Amino acid sequence: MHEKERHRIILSAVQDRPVVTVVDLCSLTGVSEATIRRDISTLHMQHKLRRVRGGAEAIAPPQFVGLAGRPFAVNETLRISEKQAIARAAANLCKDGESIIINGGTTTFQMVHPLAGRRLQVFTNSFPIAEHLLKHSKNTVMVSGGTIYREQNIILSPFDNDVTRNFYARRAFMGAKGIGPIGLMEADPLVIQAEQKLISQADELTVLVDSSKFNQRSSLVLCPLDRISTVITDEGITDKAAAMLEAADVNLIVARMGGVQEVEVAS
Amino acid sequence: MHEKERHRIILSAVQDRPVVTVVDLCSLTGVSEATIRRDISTLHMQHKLRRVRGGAEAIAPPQFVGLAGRPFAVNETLRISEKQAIARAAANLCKDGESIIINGGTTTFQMVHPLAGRRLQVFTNSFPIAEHLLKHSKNTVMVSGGTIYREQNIILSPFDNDVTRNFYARRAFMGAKGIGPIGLMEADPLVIQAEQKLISQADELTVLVDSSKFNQRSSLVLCPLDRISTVITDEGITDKAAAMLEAADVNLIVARMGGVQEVEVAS
DNA sequence: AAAAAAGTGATTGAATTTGATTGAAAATGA
DNA sequence: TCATTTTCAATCAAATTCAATCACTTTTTT
Repeated sequence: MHEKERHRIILSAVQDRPVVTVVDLCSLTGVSEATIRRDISTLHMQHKLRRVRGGAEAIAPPQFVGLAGRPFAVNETLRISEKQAIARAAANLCKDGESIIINGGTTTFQMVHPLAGRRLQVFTNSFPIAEHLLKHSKNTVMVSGGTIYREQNIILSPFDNDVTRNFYARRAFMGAKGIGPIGLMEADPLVIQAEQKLISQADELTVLVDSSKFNQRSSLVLCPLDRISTVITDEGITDKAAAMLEAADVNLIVARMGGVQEVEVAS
Repeated sequence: MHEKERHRIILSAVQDRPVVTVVDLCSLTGVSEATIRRDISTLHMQHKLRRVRGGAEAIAPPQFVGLAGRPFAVNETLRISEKQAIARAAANLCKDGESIIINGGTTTFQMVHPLAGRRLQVFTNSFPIAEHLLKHSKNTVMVSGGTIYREQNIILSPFDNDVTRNFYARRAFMGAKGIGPIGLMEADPLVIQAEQKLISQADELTVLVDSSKFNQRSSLVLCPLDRISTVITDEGITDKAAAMLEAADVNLIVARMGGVQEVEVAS
């Protein structure tokens, strides 16, 4: 990984959280702590960020980060390492030049950092994802049209014949509230509606869920398990959950925190 | 392979990715590293790209570093007082609860400030406008779907049947490159395309142009004068220009800088 | 056709970057 | 306060990248 690429990723990471630790950046870039420290020093000299003990913070005051009072912020720091590892594994599935769909959500949002150095065609219904990729990457960014819902941070159109129907991708990446034998579950009707619009626009549906999601149940079922081609989760997944996925013929990728990923079970 | 051809390939590659390595370019062109280095040196001298260790990167054009998209950062400070006065006058035309359309542009962007305290339904194809209103106001924000063009800062869909066709508003606000007897003019084909999509979705078309625009000519005509219901400009407008508008039955609002506005001529 | 000029590829030693190690400094917690 | 842990800076060896040089080929000029 090259210096400029690292800098891009570091600046990208620094934007959406108050502070980023050196260790975080190590696992995000795959280089040593020494290099990250040198990078932070350099960027600090260039006034691109502020250096703090343990890592770095954005130079801009935090009230400008993200959407006004996003409920994102609470969720965002929860199980952050797992989400980052999962997102990194997801990004590794993409080849440069490919078209992908990314649905809004806190786990999928973490994909913006590994994608910062890539060049893909990204279609999303998440305003924050679009915003971040626009500012910190050279990916082609496409958004769905419609009303921007502040709470859910997604763009949703009441009409069926919008741009979404004309965009087709190799893979769609989605988060979820929960996953179980019945299928993929969400809590918010708006989110369900947004996801169902996207779900049929891709060859393969890849689901990003940290291992706690296997215990979550919710009232709204998005799709059955067999619609999913791949699930990416963290090391906390139970054998029972893994068996459930295997039974449904779903590929399972277990993302190791802070390291490279390995495919554990393949159908 | 000839020098010019290599240079073309290198410049093209540099636009795509954040950085291209010398090795990348070698395999891309099939020549030796020495040659690539010489090429990069040459192009660096010509300010066609920036040389970095290990390869090259695109010359940082007004790259989108700050918030709220600033590829038009240059334009933004030009005649700023006039634009703000005009934008304020435009915002005063709206009543709370109304639906309006705002097209992308540096003049129309200034409307975000007077709109910050309002409660409207705003439809826009400008990413920065949507972003700003989302973060700093409580207006309902709707965006068109499609690809986000970084340079023009607009969202544009190649398809006709998108959300735009389903949104109808009382007023549409647009900027322009120039205005004359032939009509409203723009320089960028992409912008023309975006504006023409919006122009028919509103009862009244309100045009925001500072007085210098009456001298500007451009190759692309967006619409004839009689499609315009209102023009808002600053005190610098000439009698001749005002007469032209009156002849075309266009309302004229002259915005006083730093003060309240007054309607000078009404058809 | 001969000579000159320019472009290319390979080699080599210098310069830069990176990762690991080590001891100092700072934070943490009892 | 003191001990433990975490973070940092300095240093060095290894790897990578660079610039200079030279030999060879192609193109242009005379």
